[in-house]
Amino acid sequence: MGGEARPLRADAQRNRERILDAAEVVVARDGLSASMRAIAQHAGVGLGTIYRNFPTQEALYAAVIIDRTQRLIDEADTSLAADDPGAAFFDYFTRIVVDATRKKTLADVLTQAGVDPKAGTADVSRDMRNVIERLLVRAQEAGAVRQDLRMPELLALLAAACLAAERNQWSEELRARTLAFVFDGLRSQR
Amino acid sequence: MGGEARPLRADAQRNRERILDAAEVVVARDGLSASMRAIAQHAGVGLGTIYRNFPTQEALYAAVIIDRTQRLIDEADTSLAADDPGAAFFDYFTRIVVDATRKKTLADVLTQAGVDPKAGTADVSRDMRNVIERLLVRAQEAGAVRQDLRMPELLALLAAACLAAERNQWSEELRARTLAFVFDGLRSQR
Amino acid sequence: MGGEARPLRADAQRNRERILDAAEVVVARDGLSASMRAIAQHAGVGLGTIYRNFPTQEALYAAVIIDRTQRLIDEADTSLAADDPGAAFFDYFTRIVVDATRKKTLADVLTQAGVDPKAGTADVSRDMRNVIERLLVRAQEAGAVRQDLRMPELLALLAAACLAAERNQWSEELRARTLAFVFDGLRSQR
Amino acid sequence: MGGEARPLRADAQRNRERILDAAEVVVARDGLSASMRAIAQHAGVGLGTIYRNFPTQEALYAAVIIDRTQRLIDEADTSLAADDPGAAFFDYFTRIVVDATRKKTLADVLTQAGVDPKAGTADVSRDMRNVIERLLVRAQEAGAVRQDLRMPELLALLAAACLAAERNQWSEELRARTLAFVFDGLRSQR
DNA sequence: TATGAATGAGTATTCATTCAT
DNA sequence: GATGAATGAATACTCATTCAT
Repeated sequence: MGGEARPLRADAQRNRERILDAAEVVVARDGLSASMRAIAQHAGVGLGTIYRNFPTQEALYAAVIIDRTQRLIDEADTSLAADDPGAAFFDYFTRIVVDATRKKTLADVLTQAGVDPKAGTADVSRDMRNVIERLLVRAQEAGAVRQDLRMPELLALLAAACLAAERNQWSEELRARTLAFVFDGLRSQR
Repeated sequence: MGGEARPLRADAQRNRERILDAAEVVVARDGLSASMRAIAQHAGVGLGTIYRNFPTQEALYAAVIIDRTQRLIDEADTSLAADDPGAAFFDYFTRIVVDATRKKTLADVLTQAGVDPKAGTADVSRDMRNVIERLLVRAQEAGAVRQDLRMPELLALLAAACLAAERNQWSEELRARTLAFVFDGLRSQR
Repeated sequence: MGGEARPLRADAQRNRERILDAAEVVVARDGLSASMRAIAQHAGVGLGTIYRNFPTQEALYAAVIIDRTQRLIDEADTSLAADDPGAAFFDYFTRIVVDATRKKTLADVLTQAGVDPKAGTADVSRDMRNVIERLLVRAQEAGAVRQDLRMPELLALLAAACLAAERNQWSEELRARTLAFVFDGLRSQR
Repeated sequence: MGGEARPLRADAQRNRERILDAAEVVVARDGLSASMRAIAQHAGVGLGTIYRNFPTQEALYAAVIIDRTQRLIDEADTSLAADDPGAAFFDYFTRIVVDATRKKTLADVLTQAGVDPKAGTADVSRDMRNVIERLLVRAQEAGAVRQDLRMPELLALLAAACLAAERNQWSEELRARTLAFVFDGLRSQR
């Protein structure tokens, strides 16, 4: 309704992103006790502006997860185009865990990918699941990953690694060493 | 409350346990937002009774963790006495994950075993860590587990499995299939 | 709330004062056990509004004291400009006690003027003390007040009168008669 | 009812006094936030024992005041027997203030002597008032105190001094210097 | 459209008082 | 008679959400 004023649109878009970014940062810092006010302040917007964009705190958090998951899905194209399907698979697994270590709150999506699709995260969950499945199938076809590995277990392992990484702030070294053992368990055994 | 003919002297002791049990149940159900009032109601005691036993919500949660961890530590004796060190090791790993699936909130202890010893959970964390280490060493000496597996990674894997299992309510089958892959990664490769 | 045709922008400012007034009234009525909720109700605002203006109950009380003390300090200018330094001195002493009789909670400032400067009341305490000291010096120079009266005793007498007046709700007559004796003790004896 | 077992009687009496003493100490230390539990612990008795002796916290506090007031009344006999009625009067005034400085909570009685006789303190309030009045009359008859000083003002001054002394913990020197001015105002002016 | 003041339900915790042992 | 465990009403304070400006 009413002429689509470009500048305003741009402003709104900018605000939406600033809020999402702020939410990530503040939640990573304050954990579950992060307050909407703190997020608003960090984003440099008024409280009401958050509520204009996201009807509820839960909706905001869902949007954060969707946003980040979408970015990871987008990055998957690179991996899918790689020559070595095995490397692509393990690289992507690692990339997700790295992301979780840095930003927290992602693990839920993986969790939900396997189970409770709740609210608006259902779409990205499905997309993420599809991406992972394609990487898995290609890696298995290439003989780099065990044939008996199925999606449920793979998602469970991924979620487990993300949860632990984000909660315990795995160091780069601990992550490498720990994932190495996991990957050894997934590789085709001769 | 309760139909016992005569309230025992040991009512206090009973209350303490009822509160611990209620706290486990309510926290499992409501997550970290569980309220002291909800716990009191579930335990069938007054709010004040909780505070008589545990000075603080944090203290109550610590007691829950300590209590359950201690029980797991006690159970380890059986595993340590087993003939097959490899089976003992993997059995105990599984047992911990099963416990987490059912009761939640244990993963924190494993986390702390590797990191932040915070408050009164330090003792059981250390004990748990020691028990696990002994099982690991024996399994390695028996050639059942890879020599290059060290405690940090092992604890990371254990915490990861517990976190995912408790959050996603792993079914018995999913747990078995998922842990099978992890264990394959830990076994001595020929 | 309130029948004003149009809520002003300055509603916030108005609220702040309504809260301060309500706090005075409720504390005068309920004593130190006055609850924040009671103050909010009396002020006709929500509980949160109090906390928006004053981070803490202690901060609110401090503000009440500062507010009233500042008003008394401002009034002192009149006394300082008076022709008769002796009358000015005794008038101001009386004025402070009258204020205490009506509103309570002032005596603390006088107390603090002599001792514990605590928190944000330090500034007005100092100002009040300075004002009183100037009135005293002028009255002594005019020969209306004993030379051997020093600030510590003067503040002690003032605080004593305020405490008793506010606690016992001195009637106008009792106040006049009681202060007359005190003043006789302070006057230059021939 | 039932034979008056002497030992128990003695025990009970002892407990009553221990509780009164503890209440004084704890209230002097913790102020109005003193808890019944703290008093019980300080007295070395169970909580229930306090309630056996004093039906309510208010009753306990009343008893403390009555107890101390009675002791002051008893001490007045000495002053009444003194040769110099003027000295007796001023000494007793001072003595009461000293007691307030040390033990706190007495001023209320003086307050109540002039006003609200509330509960069980009425009797000692009256007695105290009588004692003071007799000292006053004698001092006035001896020409040591102004004829126009009446009981209301005297009690007001006494209460004021006690309140300020107990709240501000007047030092011995400050008390002496401050009361000196008050007394000069009460003495017969030539 | 953006702001942030206002709201009040909800939280942890304290403490006077009761009553079973 | 003495004890202290149990109770729950009451308190200060937080925070998601609404809405007047």
